[in-house]
Amino acid sequence: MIDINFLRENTSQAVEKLSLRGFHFNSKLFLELEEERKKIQIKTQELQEVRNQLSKKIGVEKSLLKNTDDLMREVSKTSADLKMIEIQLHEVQQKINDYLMEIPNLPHPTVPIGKNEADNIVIREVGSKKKFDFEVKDHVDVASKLGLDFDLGSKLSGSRFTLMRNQIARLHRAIGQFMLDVQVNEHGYEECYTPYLVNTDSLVGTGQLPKFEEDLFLTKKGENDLLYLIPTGEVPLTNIVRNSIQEEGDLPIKLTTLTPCFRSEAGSYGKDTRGMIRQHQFEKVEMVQITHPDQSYTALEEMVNHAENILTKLELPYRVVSLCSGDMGFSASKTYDLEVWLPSQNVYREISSVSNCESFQARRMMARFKDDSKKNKLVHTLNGSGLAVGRALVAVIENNQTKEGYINIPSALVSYMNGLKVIKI
RNA sequence: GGAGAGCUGGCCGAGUGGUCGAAGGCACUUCCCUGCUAAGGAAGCAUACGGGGUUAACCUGUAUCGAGGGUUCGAAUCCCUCGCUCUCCGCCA
Repeated sequence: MIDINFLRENTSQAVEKLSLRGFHFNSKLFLELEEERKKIQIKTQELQEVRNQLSKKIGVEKSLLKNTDDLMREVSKTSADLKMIEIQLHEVQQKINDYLMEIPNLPHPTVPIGKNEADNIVIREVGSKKKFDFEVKDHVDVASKLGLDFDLGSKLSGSRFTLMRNQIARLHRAIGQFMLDVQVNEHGYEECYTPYLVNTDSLVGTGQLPKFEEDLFLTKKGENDLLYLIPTGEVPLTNIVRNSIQEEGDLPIKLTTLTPCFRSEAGSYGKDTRGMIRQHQFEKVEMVQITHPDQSYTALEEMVNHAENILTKLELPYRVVSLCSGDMGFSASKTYDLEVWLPSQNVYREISSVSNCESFQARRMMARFKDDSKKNKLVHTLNGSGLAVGRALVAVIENNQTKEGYINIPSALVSYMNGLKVIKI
């Protein structure tokens, strides 16, 4: 949620900045609603004051055994008026709030301006692409013989589900464990185990709700007991600080977790249907930092490095991309994507996304800290993948395939594979 | 799943219809006193949103005692629904 004061005081600037993201901010409607809200709120509070004072007076008079019929009649009338206007106030506040919840974050000044993916800026390319002296296969062709089974995935659950067996399942687990270990042991994140089902408050906090419900899987325990499967570990990790006031000295809070992620992928029909690039269920190591507002952009760069370090250790070529204004997610002020090289398609594919949400999520969550002068201020929240396990598996398979159809295990993973160096049939 | 108890400010805890945003204590902050590993005294000390303001300090209003609804002139206090915690029983990895 954007600061409502910013929208009030810098309306034209807000319109302009939001249009960079392709969002039309209806400032006229907003200002009208605000005007109305203000009028009604002042009136409401006045009536409340009258009611409170008269009621207090009744108490005093009664204790003096005086007759209070006249007073009671008067308050009765005030209360009736109040009831009506309180309903109006709630309505207009609800309208304003509903609208605020749908407005995406403002892009940081350093974000490249653009409409879509094509306008993203490549910051750097790292690592050398392997030369193959045979025709490279994609991960489906390589790994199908080794335990990667899409048919069984769809037999059990439908399209966009995968079953892994044997050394492929082992490799998948190895990658996840390896990544989590690096984030915890080398980069200083606190390891967490989180719920995979979360309530609506949590999803509102990080920005998935109310606008993007169709992207989520919803579970049902009873009539009104709704829980959603997490689309990313960012949701439980970030919501740890929801409705809280941190000590300034405790910042930054650095958290990580390895979780499954569940996404309905509504609206991506026909996209990436082959292989395990786009699944309903995948694993991901998530990094989250809760920082002082002055530190969040330093932390953003740091987190990109933390994600890059994984790719370097896995000896995978990649590039860092700064997402343009039109391609960023709803909650982000600035986002870097890491894209890993996939030789079968001759392209870089997203494997990590690292974002600074500034105070956007913090405001929704009421996540604050006490500063020097004892004032409560909003924290900044950042999140990033470090990394997506499924896509890392794809990259490892494709970049390390051999002529014979084997997979060489990157040395960083050998110990996680119980010493195994090659996966053969 | 069954039975019972509870949920009050950072923490403990009082408060069963009126002057209660809430006694008292602990912790914390500032000051005073003392001079030594501690004690005594004074004041301050929840959050959000309005209004005023030299837009800072501050003054002022409203709301919030697990959440939401209701009764009432008036609700922390009474009623209803829900959530959570604890104890016992059952079941279970």
